[in-house]
Amino acid sequence: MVQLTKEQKQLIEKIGIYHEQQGFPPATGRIIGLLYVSDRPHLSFEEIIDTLNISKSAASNALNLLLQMHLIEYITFPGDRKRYFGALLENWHEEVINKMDSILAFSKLLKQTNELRGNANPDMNQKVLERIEFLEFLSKEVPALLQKWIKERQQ
Amino acid sequence: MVQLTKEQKQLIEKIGIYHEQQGFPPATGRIIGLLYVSDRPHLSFEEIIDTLNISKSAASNALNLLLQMHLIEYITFPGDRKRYFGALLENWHEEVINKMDSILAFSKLLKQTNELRGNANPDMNQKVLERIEFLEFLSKEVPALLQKWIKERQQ
DNA sequence: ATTTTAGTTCTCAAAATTATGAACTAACGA
DNA sequence: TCGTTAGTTCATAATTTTGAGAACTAAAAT
Repeated sequence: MVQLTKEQKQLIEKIGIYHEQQGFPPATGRIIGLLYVSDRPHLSFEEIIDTLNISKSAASNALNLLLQMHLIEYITFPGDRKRYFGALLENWHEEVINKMDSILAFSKLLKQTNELRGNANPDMNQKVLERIEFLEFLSKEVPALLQKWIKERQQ
Repeated sequence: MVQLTKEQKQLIEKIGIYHEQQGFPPATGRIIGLLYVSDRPHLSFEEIIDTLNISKSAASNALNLLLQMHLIEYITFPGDRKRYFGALLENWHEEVINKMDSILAFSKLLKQTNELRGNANPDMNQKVLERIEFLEFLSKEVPALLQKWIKERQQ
């Protein structure tokens, strides 16, 4: 059971709400919040449920979801059956790439609208095309930006 | 009532699902889908509810949400009380900017986690800081990219 | 003045999501 | 072997979201 200050609790809720807006269930958002806010980098299953007052099943489902999305990791220690869960802070590369993939998937749908429309409305096709091209531009340039940033850091 | 082919109907559903994943209610996603797929650039309230088989209230709420988010617009004609709703295809600038704002808001929350942590875990603070800096970098560079793209287009 | 139209708002029901608590499992420990 | 621990899974309850249908409003049309 982790002892938290009022500020820490409030910040966990804010981080939770942000993640809810990104599509996560409330309990999942709070777990992420706790792992971000905690002084200790890794907390056990038990500590998480005791600290957040959530059920084992909610925690189990949330942790597995977060593991699957590579937003958290767990470590273990010899002679200790527990897993210790912590935020996976280095993996936002993947997040950015995924976001770009989703944008690219949408731009493919937009392409299909133009194809289906044929030349029934050339003006609309033109506007849609512009948007498609921007989305493709973004999907190309943002990963390039990522590389640029990594390179600048390395020096 | 708009007559749609099987392909058009399927594409509307796909665009609908994409928008559901972005947090919109199903009916709202379908309206966006219809307005993207339609040959005609603007459809009346009545045409929308007849074509999609949704209730007036669902349509009313969805259209107002989409208007408020600047994802659609409506036009009117003299001597015609109806509003004709159409996709607002030029406004993705705003979407990009909003997305960056939201990312920046999150990076502020991350900053707070570091502040609250003090020097209880310098290693974690360092990793969080790296992420903050990347998010800030992104929030600066993506709008710049947008400008670059606009400039290239204008020529 | 009354009716029609275009849409809004309200109430409520259906559906989907999320979380609980209990039962369960598999490994470990005594 | 029997109990304990660390979590998972299941049935179900609580909550939230979404949408339908009816009642309503305000402007326009007759």
